Order: sequence, then structure tokens, then C-alpha cells
Amino acid sequence: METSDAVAALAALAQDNRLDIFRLLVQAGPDGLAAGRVAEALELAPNTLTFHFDRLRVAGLVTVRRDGRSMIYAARYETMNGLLAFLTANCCQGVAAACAPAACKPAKPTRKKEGVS
Amino acid sequence: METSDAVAALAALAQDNRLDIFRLLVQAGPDGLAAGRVAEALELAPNTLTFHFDRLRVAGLVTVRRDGRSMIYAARYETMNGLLAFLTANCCQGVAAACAPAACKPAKPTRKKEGVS
DNA sequence: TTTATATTTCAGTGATTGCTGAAATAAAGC
DNA sequence: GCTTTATTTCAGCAATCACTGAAATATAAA
Repeated sequence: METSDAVAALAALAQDNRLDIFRLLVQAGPDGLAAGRVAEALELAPNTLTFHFDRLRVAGLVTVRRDGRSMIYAARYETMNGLLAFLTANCCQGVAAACAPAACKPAKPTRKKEGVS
Repeated sequence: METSDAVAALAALAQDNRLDIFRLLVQAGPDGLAAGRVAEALELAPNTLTFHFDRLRVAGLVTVRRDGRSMIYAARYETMNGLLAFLTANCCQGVAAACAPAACKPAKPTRKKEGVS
């Protein structure tokens, strides 16, 4: 991942509502969530939400697809993994071996282990 | 790490120059680097640098100490670890086991393995 | 004390951010 | 076609951002 991409992803996540949105989409899994569902879950105005979705999308953190009259947004785990790898590499220069690479995968609905605090 | 702290750290790193500054401090190790050294390395005006250092410091990503007439800034690995842990947890909800926690340690000058890409 | 060095503080500026309300667009149902 | 639902686009606004240049502060050297 390029530095500019990392900065874009960081900027996209560096806002309360957007971080909440992304977190919600991660929880929702690969199927994603309709914009309206996110709006009511986080109590955000639909146009405000569009604004934030757009930032996340441009940063490569979410994808969109239309389903009827709903727009379904889903988290792009790949980009999040790239960001984590970038930060890990840039934070552990010289002792890379000490930093286990963090992997980001969609939530498996069948797995019901401990909630991640 | 609280969500608000994570947002603060993300915002602090979500800027080209600040990310470069932090990266330089990480490379410099626990002893840190004088503000002037950072200024000449990144070709930034000293007052601009103070502005950015302040943001990093408020976000808990760097520490400062005075040495003579120099201000020595050093990376706070602990906060970076907290951020990585937060992001990993928030990106891997439900499959936490799949995400090895990333650790961030100061560079050991004696260790000279492969450069982290 | 005077001078030089290192950094910060202050005032000002154009650009960007996050939000609101109104209007526009898109798809579905009648 | 009209109406409803779902989302986006647009205009505008206060707040914040990243930067510059000038002045102030703090330490060290002469």
C-alpha cells in the first residue's frame, strides 16, 4: 500500500461517525448493509451519510451496489488489511519479525466466540 | 483504547507530513530526534513542525523533552500498539482469533535484518 | 550583557470539513 | 401516469486545517 493510500484510509477512518459506520459494516459482514439501515442504526441524516460513505468509498474502504431502490454498502477488508500492514511496517521498522501481521477477515456468522472487548 | 482516542490517533496520522514525522521518529528509536533534525530531514518550516508535533503529542503518539535548547521528540510505541489493537479488534469482530495482535517496539540498532518492504 | 541558536507563539489566510435543508434522481407499487 | 420510498445532489455555513511570516521565548556561547 502506498503512503498516499494509507493517508487516505486513515483520514477516512479519523472521524467518529465514519469509524462507527465502518465498524457497523464490518460487523454486518460481506453482504453489507443498506444505507437506510445504517442511517437508522447510527441516527444520521441520509445526506450526511452519503457524504461519509463517499469518503469511505474513495478511500477504498467500502463498496456499493444497488439492490432495488436501496444502496448496499459493504466493508472492503482488503483495504483495512493493507492499512494495518502499512502501519505495522511503519511502526516496527527494523524489528519486523516482532510484529505479527494482522489479518482482517469478514465475520463468520457460525463462529460465536468471545466478543472482542 | 477508547474510540475517541483511536479517532484522535487516526486523525494525527492522517496527514502526509505528520505520517512522515512519526515514521522518522519510529526509525530514530526511543532516544528520539531534535525538532531541528526532523525539520531539515523533511524540509519543513520550524513553526509548521511545531504545529504538527503538537497534534501528535496531544494524540499521545509522541513525547517531548528539552535537551539544552533542543526539543527532543520521540515516538510513543505504546499508543501506536493501542491503535493497531483497536483497529484489529474493530476490523475483525467475531473472528478475533484470526487476527494476530500487532506489536510495536522500538527499533533495535543491533538487529539488522531485512528492511520491512 | 550581548549575540547566536533552537523552538514556540501569534495573527492571518485559503482550503477543507461536517453538517443542514431543499431539491433532484431512481426504483417500486398502485 | 401518480405516489411512495430510498438515496443522492446541491447550496450554504460555521468550524477546523495546514501553512506562512513576524515576533517572542528559552538556552547556550562569547
